Amino acid sequence: MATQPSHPADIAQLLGARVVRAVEHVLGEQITVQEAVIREAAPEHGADYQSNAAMALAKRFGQPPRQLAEQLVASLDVEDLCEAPAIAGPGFINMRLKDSWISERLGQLYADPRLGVAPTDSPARVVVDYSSPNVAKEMHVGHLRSTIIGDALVRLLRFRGDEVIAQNHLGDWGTPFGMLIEHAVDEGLVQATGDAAHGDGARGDGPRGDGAGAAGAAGAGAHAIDDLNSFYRQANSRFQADPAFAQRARDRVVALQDGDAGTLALWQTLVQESEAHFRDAYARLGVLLTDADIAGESTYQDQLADVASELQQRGLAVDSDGALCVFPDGFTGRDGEPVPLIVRKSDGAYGYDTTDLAALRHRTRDLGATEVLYVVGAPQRLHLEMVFAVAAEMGWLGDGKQAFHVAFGSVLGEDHKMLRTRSGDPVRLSELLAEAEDRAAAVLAQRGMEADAALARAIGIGAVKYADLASDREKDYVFSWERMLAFEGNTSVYLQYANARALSVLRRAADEAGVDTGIAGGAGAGAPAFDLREGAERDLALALLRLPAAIETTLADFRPHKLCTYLHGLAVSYSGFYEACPVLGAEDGLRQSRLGLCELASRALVLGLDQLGIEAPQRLSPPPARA
RNA sequence: GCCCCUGUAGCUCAGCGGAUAGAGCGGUGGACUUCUAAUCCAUUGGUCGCAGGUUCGAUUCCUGCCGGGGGCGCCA
Repeated sequence: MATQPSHPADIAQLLGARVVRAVEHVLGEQITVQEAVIREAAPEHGADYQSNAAMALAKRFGQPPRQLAEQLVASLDVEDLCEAPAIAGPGFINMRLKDSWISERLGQLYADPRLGVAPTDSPARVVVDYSSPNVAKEMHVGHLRSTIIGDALVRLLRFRGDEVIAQNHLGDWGTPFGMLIEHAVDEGLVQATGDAAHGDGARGDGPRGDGAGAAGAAGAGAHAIDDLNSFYRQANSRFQADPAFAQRARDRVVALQDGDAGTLALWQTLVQESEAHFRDAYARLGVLLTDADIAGESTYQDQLADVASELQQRGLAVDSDGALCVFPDGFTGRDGEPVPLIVRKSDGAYGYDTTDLAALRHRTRDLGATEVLYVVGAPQRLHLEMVFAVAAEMGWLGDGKQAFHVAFGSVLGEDHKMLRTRSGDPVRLSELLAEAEDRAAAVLAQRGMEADAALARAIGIGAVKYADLASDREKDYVFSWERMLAFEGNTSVYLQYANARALSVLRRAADEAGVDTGIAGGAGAGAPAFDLREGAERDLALALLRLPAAIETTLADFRPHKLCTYLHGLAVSYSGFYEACPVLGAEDGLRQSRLGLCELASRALVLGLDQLGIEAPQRLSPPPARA
């Protein structure tokens, strides 16, 4: 079936296969491509790739490594790809790709809308659980990372060819809704329909992000509450201070969980109000999530009892202090005691442990997911591992179905503490994004660009997203406007600028030559003969050929910063090329080649940024005055 | 107490078991008659927390300690 591979394999794979063959020839031993240890070489060694296989194999076969390296080189068939391989140091095999080969590959990329990134030949059905804000709370920085990282992963997975089911696991159920509903009723924001029942009880209330005292959001239709922060706080302080109110709130929780129609209607109002708020935030962020992706905690309510009984039937769930618990193996807590997942609390209510189990069961059993990604903060690691462990015992995972916690660290202020406002509240997402746009607009104005809201948005939102994606997700990251909006360094603005410069060259070329330059958008247009006479041209070309590998390693462990690092390197290569290689003034053939490089660089940057959910504006500066 | 994450240049961060550990910022010195100088070039700056171990080779893997963050039964 692979007669005409429209998407050539990764270079390292290609070279690895050759080394494997050489090893087989010399040692009569079948090694894997991994064991060929192909690495990108540092430029000062005069090589593009190196194989470090000889040292390890020498050990295994009791031969001097250099001697083995020489034998391997002697039977290494890479003439079509590389110059003659060289041996260095203890036995590194250095390989430098032939310019002619690079040029040829570049031609293939040029004709390929995917720039060499092959779609997977075994698409998976992947559920991605991300964003997951809380109903009746305004979104804040705590939700930023999950939303941004999750969105990037969804884009990357879809581009790779997987079937992605986004799941926005809203925190739309639980104890706080009693007080929120009662407060809304008292404020006349919603119309009380039904009386609350009595009793007490609690429900899971569960977001993914940290739920620490955020903004409240409620209000009915036209009476939308504008400051939902204080709404939530008011409700909460009344709950603390006013026993009568607290009792009504508790009753309301029971009514809610019992499915009281009037209470549900009030709850529904709160949910809808919040969803409108989320929609705004997602639109502003340019995130793919839609209402269709919403599957909040409430959607699993009617499955919880069934989950509990299924766990009991398997003998996993046992009574402990009146609560129904599962104690998965290998999890011990404070006093060496096993840590439970609480399936049903002693008061009979279900919490988020059960909700998460139900959600996971639904995802693999009903949605048919083979992979479930949880883009959830690192503090929930233990919880999720326990959920996964129980799910595995129940057969909801395993046998080709797996879950993965895409954990991420916190957003810190420049004081290295959790990012907060002066008053100690979490920073509201809406304010943060507004500031991003304002600062971007200021920067643009400084550069003589006319005020353009769309452009400011592309720059500002892009900067926020890129800053979040560019460092290893597992670590906390320090939020700094100054750094993220800088024009130098590993920032989105730098990448956007590199692209804008490339497009500017292409635009001029098109202007000068009418339309027959064969570039600028040229899907399907014939590739030029790439001329790599300058080192900067070769560097750029090589960087372009490495895009598929960058995307692959990014998805291997779901770390978008790897794609960022690659893109930054690509932009640096382009800048070097731009500096060293005049395009428009070059003689004909060379000019075509360089225009082709500009086009490929732009396409690669745009494609990469698009996978990250970041826009790539056509221009970032006013057209230069022309003499 | 136990578990997880983390500690790389003054600051913010990359670094896939391999060759003199890399960027950006900052400092210093250069480059705009020429395709966007929001750029580029040069230079300064690191006992990769500490101590052991495995290995031909360790910033990378293992163990212990130290520092920072987080988690550990009816909140989510």
